Amino acid sequence: MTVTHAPNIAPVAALIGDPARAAMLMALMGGRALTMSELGAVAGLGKATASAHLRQLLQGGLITTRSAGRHKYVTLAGPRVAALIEALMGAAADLSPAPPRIRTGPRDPAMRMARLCYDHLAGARGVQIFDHLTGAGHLAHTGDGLSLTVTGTAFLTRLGVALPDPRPRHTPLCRACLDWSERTSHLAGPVARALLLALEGKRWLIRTPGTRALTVTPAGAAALDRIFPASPLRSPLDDAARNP
Amino acid sequence: MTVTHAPNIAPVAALIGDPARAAMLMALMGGRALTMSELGAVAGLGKATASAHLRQLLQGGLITTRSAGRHKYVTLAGPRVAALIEALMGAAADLSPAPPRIRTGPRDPAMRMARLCYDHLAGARGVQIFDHLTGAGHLAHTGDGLSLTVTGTAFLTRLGVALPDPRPRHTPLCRACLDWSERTSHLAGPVARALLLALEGKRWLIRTPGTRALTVTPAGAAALDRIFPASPLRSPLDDAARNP
DNA sequence: GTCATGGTTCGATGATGAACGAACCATAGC
DNA sequence: GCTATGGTTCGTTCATCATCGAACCATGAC
Repeated sequence: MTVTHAPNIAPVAALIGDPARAAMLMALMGGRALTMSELGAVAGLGKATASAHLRQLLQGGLITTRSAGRHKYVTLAGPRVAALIEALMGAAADLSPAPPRIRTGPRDPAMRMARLCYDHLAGARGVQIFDHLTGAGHLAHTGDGLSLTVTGTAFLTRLGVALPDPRPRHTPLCRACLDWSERTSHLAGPVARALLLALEGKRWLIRTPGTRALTVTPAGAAALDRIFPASPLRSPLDDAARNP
Repeated sequence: MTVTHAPNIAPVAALIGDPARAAMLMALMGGRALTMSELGAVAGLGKATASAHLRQLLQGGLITTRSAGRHKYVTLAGPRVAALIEALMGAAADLSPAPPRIRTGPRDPAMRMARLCYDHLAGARGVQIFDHLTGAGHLAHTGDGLSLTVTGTAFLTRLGVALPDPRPRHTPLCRACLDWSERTSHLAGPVARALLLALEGKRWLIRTPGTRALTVTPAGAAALDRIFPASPLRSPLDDAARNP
């Protein structure tokens, strides 16, 4: 019996399956556009090889490129690709047996706390925000994804977030992105991007050039805990689990 | 600069990147355990080759095997692997340009309507249920994933769902799984599995041997629409988008 | 104009790994 | 005991593809 028609996952997976290409994609998860030579450097390749890899990623639709002068800037093709990479990171973290047990310096906790996921906030802080928004009814599941409710729109506007134009779009304004370190969803999409920009503008989060990790300033930590407190709604099953 | 420590996604992706292995994994998405020869057949391989591929998948942690007599039964390693495959299907459906445009017979719509995703319900009906549960406050985001609320527990129990023991577990009872055809979340995890069994028990959904597609009986369609109506909560942004 | 630099293209080389046939092992049925 | 069948292991063959050096093109600086 032939298998019923379904998307061809093998080519995409194979594209990510090469260590060099995977390293490049991971580097692009920082959200910044990188030049071809920079990407070749992170993968430890010569120019020729890097160019070949990037051409494949481009043909596969995983990245986009923009030429500026004699430089060529590369970015991930979009949030959906970023979500896929995060999903893979989650699976890989589960499956690979021992290696992640090595202590990896003080930067790793920072990554778990707050980091860039392409163009939005991920990590414990990202999840905290997502949980608060849903718990407070600012975010609702609708037919085609997530959207802000009236109160959510007001809430974020009051916070100083420059919300994108809600006019009809092909891509939803809000999406859920699976957080690989926290194993839950955080907010993604244009709204999440705007939110991140606002938080950076207030100097609550600071981007560091070298890493995807974001540093949470003391003022930021206090503000986030005040503005996005843990949702009062807690599952009774969880409580039952604590005192059985 | 060396990349900050992060999970190694390349090996996992490479494992799925081979067409033969991808075909096997897709076949396993039906949730049933398949024998080695069956898997070899769906991929069109000889015994020797199939065996080699399965050994790799096993070492990679993507599948589990159980020996019964002279047969060896293969299943996906768990829900998290299934979620990864679904994520890949979603991305692949986006990226591959033309191919999915071919009309693919009457079974494809059925797949989009209701299908198995490893051990739970996916497709439009799965999303419908998920949306209703969240909209009605039966499902809440908590620190570590999703959980049933008090009303949710009562709701499902009243429906005849044999809910699993809520005692502390390493894996959450509810998870969100990204639906590749609907592009939104549907419910996954032990609770979703129990729910599917209940719906099958009522003969609202019927499993067909050859496919992952589930047939929704007329009685089932009526019952599902009555019990899991579309959430009354609809995003104001969506409304604004309709009459700008 | 010249020069340096970012990027692409072209072959050639080399290694990885997918595929198969054949021999082998183990279980089930007789 | 014998035989059929499901799976594994072993060598071999063959393609694919990552990698590199070198030549080449284009842009920017001078």
